[in-house]
Amino acid sequence: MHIKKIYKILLNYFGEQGWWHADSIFEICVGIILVQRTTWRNAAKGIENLKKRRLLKVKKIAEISLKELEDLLRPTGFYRQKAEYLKIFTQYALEKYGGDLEKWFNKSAEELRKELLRLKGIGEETADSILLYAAKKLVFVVDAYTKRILTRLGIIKKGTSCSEIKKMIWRELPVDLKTYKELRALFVELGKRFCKATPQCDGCPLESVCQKHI
DNA sequence: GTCCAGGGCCTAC
DNA sequence: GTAGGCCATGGA
Repeated sequence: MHIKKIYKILLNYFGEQGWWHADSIFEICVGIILVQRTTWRNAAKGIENLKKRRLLKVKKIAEISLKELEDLLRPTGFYRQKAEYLKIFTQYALEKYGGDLEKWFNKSAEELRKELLRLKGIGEETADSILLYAAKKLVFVVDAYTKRILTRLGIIKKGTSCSEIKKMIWRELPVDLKTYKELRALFVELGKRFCKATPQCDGCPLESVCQKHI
């Protein structure tokens, strides 16, 4: 079973996901950081809290007190870390690029990735997510769901590294931004509905091609 | 009450 | 380089 076929099945089943229709690049970055290890529903509460207070700007976040930011992010879980992460991200963007994310992201994917990974709170997945959804770089995002799904489908072995998976996707899928954004979103959707830690295969669109339940 | 969600950091081996 | 503990709210 090829990735291309799986993509078609998922797109047909779930429809287009259209993730990250946000008001700004910065909002996308904030969303990506806030959704770490939680649901979008909870992350969105944090975004809403910031919007209500008109704080969804690089400079604003960089300058408000940590305590205030923590309180606004409480519904997102792990709010102390996330507040610190947003502080670090915004202060870096402000000092080095005057808060202009367009300017910051206008460099090669490799350079930007290295730069993002140096910031506390931005690991591999968050960096790749920012690269794809905010900086519009052609990078596939490998998350826990992607690994679990591909493992259960028998496409990768358990323990395959993120970079190996990315190379595999790169080989098998026609490379365009929209497809990468959609596929990642579709994997998450499939994961939430059917491919949880304990499989819930009843009605899964990939049930007929899934080989094992590891 | 229990389990887990669109990770990452830190520490110990 | 990787396995395990930790972070914390909210929904099922």
